[in-house]
Amino acid sequence: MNAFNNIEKKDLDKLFKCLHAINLNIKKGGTIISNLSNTDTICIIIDGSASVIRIDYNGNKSLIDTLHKDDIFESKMFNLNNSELSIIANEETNVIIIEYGKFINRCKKNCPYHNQFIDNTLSIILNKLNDNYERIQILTKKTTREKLREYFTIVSNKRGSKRFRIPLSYSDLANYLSVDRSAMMREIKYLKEDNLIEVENRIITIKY
Amino acid sequence: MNAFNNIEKKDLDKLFKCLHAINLNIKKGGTIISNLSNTDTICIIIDGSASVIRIDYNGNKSLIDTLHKDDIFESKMFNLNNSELSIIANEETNVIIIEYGKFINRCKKNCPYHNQFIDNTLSIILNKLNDNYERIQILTKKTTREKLREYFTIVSNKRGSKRFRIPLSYSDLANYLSVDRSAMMREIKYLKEDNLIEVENRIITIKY
DNA sequence: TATTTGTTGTTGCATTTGCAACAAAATGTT
DNA sequence: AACATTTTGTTGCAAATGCAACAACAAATA
Repeated sequence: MNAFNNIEKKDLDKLFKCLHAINLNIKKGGTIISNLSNTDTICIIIDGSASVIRIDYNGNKSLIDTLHKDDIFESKMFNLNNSELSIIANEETNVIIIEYGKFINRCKKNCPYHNQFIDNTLSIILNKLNDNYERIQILTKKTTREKLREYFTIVSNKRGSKRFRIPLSYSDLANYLSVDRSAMMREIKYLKEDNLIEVENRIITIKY
Repeated sequence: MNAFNNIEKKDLDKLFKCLHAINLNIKKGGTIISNLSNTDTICIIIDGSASVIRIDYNGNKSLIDTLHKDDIFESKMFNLNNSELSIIANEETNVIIIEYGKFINRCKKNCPYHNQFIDNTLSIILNKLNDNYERIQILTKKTTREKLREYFTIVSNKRGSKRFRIPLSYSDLANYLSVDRSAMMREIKYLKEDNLIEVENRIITIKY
């Protein structure tokens, strides 16, 4: 799913004009958006990827989210009072920037493609919500073992197979689960020893 | 914010007809929605509150979310493959149920209040996303102490005061932070001893 | 190809945490 | 007012976890 699904190419140009959409090409390490306090904007990732980083009052940076192709960012999503937000490109990234007011106020012509665009956006955001609930579901598990098993069953269910490749490096997985990497590796070893999973590189097989 | 903001009363009736909206009154403990696998519906809480409960393949129940007045629930938010979902009223609760298809497909008249309704819904959902990111921000902290401090600063910033009343019982707070309640109480004691906070019942004062 | 950078695998140890269990307060219900 | 239920406060102890530190490997880059 992508924000411009079911919109014909000829309508896309009209839509972009109507929205006053801005195309940006940002090189690796470049800032896509910073200091969001006053601007209410939508940012659609056309290709590439970016990190949403929070800088708190002490200057501590923390990674809030990672945006990929077709992802949508909207200021209200990260209304982190009292702290700054930056979006930094992880690689060469193309984005479209739209002012929220332009996005939400349809023009007088009431173009059907504008409605379609909003519906697509809503759908993508609902998906994002689902991703968040999934992560919360995992993070609220108390032990590393439970977190791993919850994560593995979610991936397994999505792929429809007890054998699957995890889409993250083990370092990134530890971050996602918010556990110490070495403790996680230890726990994966125990899961193998208890014959609950099989592991070949990043391919996991659930044995229950 | 509520899904029917900025819609005049006379238009509301038309909107409800157009949406084929269904009003339901559910008594405490009653089921609002169950077994969501096949229906794609929106549920708006008019008043009361409800629990979103997940039942996994083993029959284990877990609380996914709590819905309050003006909250919106949409099936896609909780697309928990392979597990069932139930929404149970925590008290006498009034809800409006709308089919997603009716919600998203505006009628030919292209009524402005229908657009307004969709915009409101989007705004509420963006808020919900923000709540989730906040919780993830807390849950990814490693220690109970860090979780508490993160939670306290978020509440403090929202209220604009270093002195505030937490809106949850300590039992519920432990659940929200996903830590053992007794361990949390112990940590709160240590925070007091270290002179980082003051506690009177549920009123917290941050001292830094 | 050489060199740097990032990922994986492993272990000992101190700390944090969950769990169990109990008593006292507070709150809700008949 | 009497009772049941929920919330709060506390502690000992075992288990889980983070941290530090290091080696082997793979991957990216010059």
